[in-house]
Amino acid sequence: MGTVSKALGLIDILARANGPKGLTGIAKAAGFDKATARRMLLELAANGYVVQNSDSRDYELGPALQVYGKIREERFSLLKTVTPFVRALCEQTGETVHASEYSAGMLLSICTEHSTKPIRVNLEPGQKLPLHATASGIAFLSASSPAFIDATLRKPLPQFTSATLTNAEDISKAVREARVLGFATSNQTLQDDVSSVAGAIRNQFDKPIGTLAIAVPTLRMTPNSISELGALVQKTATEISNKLSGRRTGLS
Amino acid sequence: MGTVSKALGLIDILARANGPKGLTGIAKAAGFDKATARRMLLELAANGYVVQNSDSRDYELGPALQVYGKIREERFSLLKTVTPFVRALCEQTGETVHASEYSAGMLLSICTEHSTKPIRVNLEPGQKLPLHATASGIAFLSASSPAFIDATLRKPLPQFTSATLTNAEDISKAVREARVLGFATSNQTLQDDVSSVAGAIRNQFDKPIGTLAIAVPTLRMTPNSISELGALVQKTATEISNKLSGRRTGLS
DNA sequence: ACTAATGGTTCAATAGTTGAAACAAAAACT
DNA sequence: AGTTTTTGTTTCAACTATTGAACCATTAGT
Repeated sequence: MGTVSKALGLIDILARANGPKGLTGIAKAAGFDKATARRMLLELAANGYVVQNSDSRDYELGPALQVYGKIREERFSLLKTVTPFVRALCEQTGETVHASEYSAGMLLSICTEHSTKPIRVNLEPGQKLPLHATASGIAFLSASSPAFIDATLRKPLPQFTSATLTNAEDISKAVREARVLGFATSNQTLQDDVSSVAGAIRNQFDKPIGTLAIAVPTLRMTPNSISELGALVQKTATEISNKLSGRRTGLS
Repeated sequence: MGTVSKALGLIDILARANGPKGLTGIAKAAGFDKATARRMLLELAANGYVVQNSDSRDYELGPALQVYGKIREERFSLLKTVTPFVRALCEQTGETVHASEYSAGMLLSICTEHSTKPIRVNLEPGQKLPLHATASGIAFLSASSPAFIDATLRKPLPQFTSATLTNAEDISKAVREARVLGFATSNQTLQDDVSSVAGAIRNQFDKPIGTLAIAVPTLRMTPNSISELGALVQKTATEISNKLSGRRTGLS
């Protein structure tokens, strides 16, 4: 891993922390030496990606992230488009809903809305979802080219739980099933006690660019709710895809 | 300059370009070798800060910027707070209005709204404003501690135009004047033919954190409009400061 | 089919990175 | 107030990632 990735990892640490963090804490969380962490933080700070409080000397996320994030948002409106749908679907189903965007071999969670039920699935934007071990991933693959699926399944397929599919053939089968159904399901493949249904979001060329998913505590997942929620994500994901393509939809 | 800064510079290049850019173009713009630019871009891409189009092989800003930008926005609401004020002030005055946030010895432009007049000042979010050569900078200094002002004026003070003040004493004087007036003015100190008025935005501890500025083509800047626009930025900057402190204001 | 331009790869020389150690400055004790 | 502990900062020799010229592969243009 190069220096740049290490430095960017510090940003991720600051994002996951809730609030400012001191040098020692950051270095410990990243597994770097204090001196190393500091040099990186100063460089990030010089570019506005991180801000150091002049009193407490703690570090926090910087304004550059907002500036560039906003620019990206204007050019590529997936996040903006998806947010109201995620909110609505969360309200409608009462379950945690999240959208992800494909990036660098993974699905990056870009928008989450949490269930209000006492027991709920919790996940935050920035969470990285592996393609082979999530409903989102299977849904994404089910909308991808055979070449892409092949390439993905040839890479290492790490095991996260006892239910994770790590065999290319098993995953292929799940992908085919998802293609038939129109949505993908997962049962504790990434985390214990979490089940999901997910649909692919496509661009105007019908290529998948991300996913929409509903994540439910497995104890609430019945065959009935799978087909019900599955139909809902599929429908909503299609609506989002249509909106991205500039096509008219039932909703606005 | 370290490797991290160089890589982050590539993000800035992509942000300034309007649309995707190829490897050669990026390397040329950054002044790096192709191999260097590519290795950095791949590393940025692996972290979601950049996305490579699989067909055209062009690079674009990535979703991580949006994700982390959004997180920062929830923790520190200057951008969110300031945006409606910038819009309103632009509409009211018909001139280009922008807000900036202090970061790493400069003011980083975080929000801009352009005049609709045929001749107007153009600047984009991400623009870096030096403290000593902009109305924003003088306004910021006028709200800063003497120690901070001293430290700033001891650093190199580059000359941008023939009107740039590069003498610590001259800048000190401008700062004192701004403190008396309640707003700062600049006349072609950073760019020819651009004049500005600016006021400081303060946090709940009265410390300056950014600025609000109106940028006008010098040909439209009369003594009258200076005092008029100056009074407006000052008033609006105070309103923003109050809102950030949670205090009630006339507007909502 | 040829040329030009762009993306991608390689590798030895180089320059930036690393982390232990020592130091300074705050906090957190007694 | 004095002592200990923690945290931030600086330094520097060993090391390792970075660099860029040269080369290859691929695509776009004529």
